[in-house]
Amino acid sequence: MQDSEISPAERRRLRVRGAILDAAEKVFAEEGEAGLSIRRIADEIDYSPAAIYKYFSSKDDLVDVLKESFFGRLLGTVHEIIDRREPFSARARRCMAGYVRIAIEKPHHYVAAFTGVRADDEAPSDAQAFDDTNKGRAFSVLTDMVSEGIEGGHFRPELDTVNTAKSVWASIHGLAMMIAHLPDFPATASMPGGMSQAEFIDFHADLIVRSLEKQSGVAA
Amino acid sequence: MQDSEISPAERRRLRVRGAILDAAEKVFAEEGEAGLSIRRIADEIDYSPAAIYKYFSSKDDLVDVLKESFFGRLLGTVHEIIDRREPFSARARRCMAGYVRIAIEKPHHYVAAFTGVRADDEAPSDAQAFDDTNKGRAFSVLTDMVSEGIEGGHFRPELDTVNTAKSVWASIHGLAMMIAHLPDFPATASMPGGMSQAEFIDFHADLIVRSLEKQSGVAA
DNA sequence: AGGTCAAAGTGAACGGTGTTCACAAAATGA
DNA sequence: TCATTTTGTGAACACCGTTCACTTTGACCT
Repeated sequence: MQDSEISPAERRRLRVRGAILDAAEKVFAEEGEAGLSIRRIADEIDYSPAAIYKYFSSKDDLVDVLKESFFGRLLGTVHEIIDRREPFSARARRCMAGYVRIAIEKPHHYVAAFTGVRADDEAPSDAQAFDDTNKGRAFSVLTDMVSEGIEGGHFRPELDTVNTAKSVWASIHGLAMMIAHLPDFPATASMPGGMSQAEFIDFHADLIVRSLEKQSGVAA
Repeated sequence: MQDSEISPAERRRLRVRGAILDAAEKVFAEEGEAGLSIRRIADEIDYSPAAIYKYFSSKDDLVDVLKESFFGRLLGTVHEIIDRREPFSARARRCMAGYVRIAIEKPHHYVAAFTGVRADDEAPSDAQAFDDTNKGRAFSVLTDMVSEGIEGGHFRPELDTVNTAKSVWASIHGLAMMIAHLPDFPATASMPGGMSQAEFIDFHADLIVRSLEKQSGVAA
């Protein structure tokens, strides 16, 4: 185990692998999974289609790498926002709005990260596997935020942390998906009382935190 | 225009068309758009693949019919719920929860109804085209509900109707998509403070209406 | 240096897809 | 009965992901 520096062979391999990923990323960002084909990547990097299988075991495998790395970037950005020193309420809103802003910067990535996950692999090892995903980690920062809000007295104390976090995640996810699928979603800018897309995102985030915040006398 | 009754030729045509759609529907519900192929439909109804093109101009055309008719059924169910005579607050919650219940009964349909809409057709005639869609109509019942809530004094009066409706739609849509993509989404049932999927849907709907309801003194 | 051996890269093929087109069969209308 | 339109077909085209036997390459060891 003395070879901590990488050999030229490995470097070359990593370079080719990187070229494949770069080409794939470029096509994927513009045209989504539909427009991405092994043969097209091969063309773009001047290799034969079969060569790609020396680096990735399948197209799904390759695309999974793209998705994970995208979610990693999204996670990083949300972390940046949430670590800022700011009043909790503003931070919560900014965190949610930031999530959908990053998400819709690469609509194809965001959508693909959620589609095509259905019913495969082994079932039992769910919890642990999910936490090791960037998606899982992104969810856990949300959980932390909700937890902070409850313990800090900003949110209603009777709320269950993890269920609330999941509900919030669903609401945010919904807006991101809407915009990803219908690129001009709110489409309200030129109407009476119209909003730009950015304004609408803030509006949505505001409604979400409002649903969690304490209110004076609503004793059930 | 005296031929209001249909000729046997047309009836035969409709019967074949129906058989195609039935076969497609069956496969689509079980395996989604991925498992559906023209050749497979052709096999199932004992026709040649090319024959299908005498009834539908493309696979997308065929699938669009499936999607629209699914959204029609969804729309019908939501209408049923919303027309019930019930206190507004309960009706609003039930309407939202009903939407996601129907949506996740056919996850493939619901997901497909939103994916693959990006950037085609002519751009200008947006508004009118959308209103003629079952998706558009489903949105308009939501708008009506929000409008009723505001005018009835249940919701905060400063809320803008259409933006609020869109935000609510996004939140509901988000939960539906989550469950459609991650079939055991809340996955909370066996945890402390766990909820079944049905309970979670109600919880989510409750949070959404709470974000709209009047609260005593939150003067900005 | 020469020889060995694993890795990298290739071309051709397999089975699959949506779609088209010239053609045959059948139903329609006169 | 004949002409015309509609319905159905089989073969092909161009693409797809993937595999496999094969050659080329490059690194390592004597």
